[in-house]
Amino acid sequence: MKVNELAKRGGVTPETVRHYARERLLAPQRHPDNGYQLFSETDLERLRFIQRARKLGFSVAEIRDILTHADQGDSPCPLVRDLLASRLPQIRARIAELEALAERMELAMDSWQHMPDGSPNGHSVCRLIESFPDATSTKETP
Amino acid sequence: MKVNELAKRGGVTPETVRHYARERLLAPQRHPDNGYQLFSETDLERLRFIQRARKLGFSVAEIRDILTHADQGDSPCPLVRDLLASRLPQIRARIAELEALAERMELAMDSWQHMPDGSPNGHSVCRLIESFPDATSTKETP
DNA sequence: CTTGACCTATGGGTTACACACAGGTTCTAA
DNA sequence: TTAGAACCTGTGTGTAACCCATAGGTCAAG
Repeated sequence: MKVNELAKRGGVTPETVRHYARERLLAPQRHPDNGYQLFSETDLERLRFIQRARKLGFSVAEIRDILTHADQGDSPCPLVRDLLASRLPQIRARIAELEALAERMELAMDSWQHMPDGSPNGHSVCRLIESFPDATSTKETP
Repeated sequence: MKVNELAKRGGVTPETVRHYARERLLAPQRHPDNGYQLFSETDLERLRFIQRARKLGFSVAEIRDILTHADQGDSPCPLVRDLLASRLPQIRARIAELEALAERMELAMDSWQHMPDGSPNGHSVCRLIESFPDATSTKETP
């Protein structure tokens, strides 16, 4: 099957399929006459695998590693587990960051209800943001 | 003051300062002899404003708009409020996404405790990921 | 006067694609 | 049979917010 068909069956755009092929996550055969990429059912399974892995938070580069391992007959499972174990805390941290952000935003919206807009002068660009807690000291716990 | 000093006082890297200057969030004077960028105390306040706005989730381009408004004497507050109001639901959605991702990851880690690694064959690249719910149908509710 | 710390501008890298382009191929309907 | 649609190819560009490397100019101190 060609790019478009694989894309439709896999639920992605043709561009995404081409991208994966360029990145060597998929290695389609080539039609000898016209150079078209020809994908097999196995490639479809592979694409679905990629989708699942992406949904689990793996990067394209990581998935390439996993697939390369598997293609060489090694079990990639330990690698997969390690990647997942190291990624999870990062996700948690990102969630905490975003929740703090959302909280700041809501706090801002609330407190700005009761403030005048205030045209800016040399010292106050926009009171709404200026009235906010200081942003310095962000990376104090490395 | 020069780039390094502003960066230190503002708690960012010199590269970040240069980046903001390139993006015209900061408009330092130039030393007539050597072309060095010369920042004032007002620029430091401006940098701190930028930091706070970044922490509130504004993009660099948005902050440029806000500052441009302010520089022209217009109150940017309505703009700020609009941006915030439209950004907040996006943040919430992103949080939900990441929480779902974390949940999938934990679910995977848990269920993989009881599974063999499984060397790959033609049909199973890595049982760990293959055993996972299907990834198709992601954008069904536009 | 030389070192070392600073400055400049420019260009490339990061992520996971999306999009545009120019040109070749295949399918379909008139 | 042929025109046009619909597909294919590779290549290059853009996205966000910086980080890093490079080559070369500037400056204060010893």
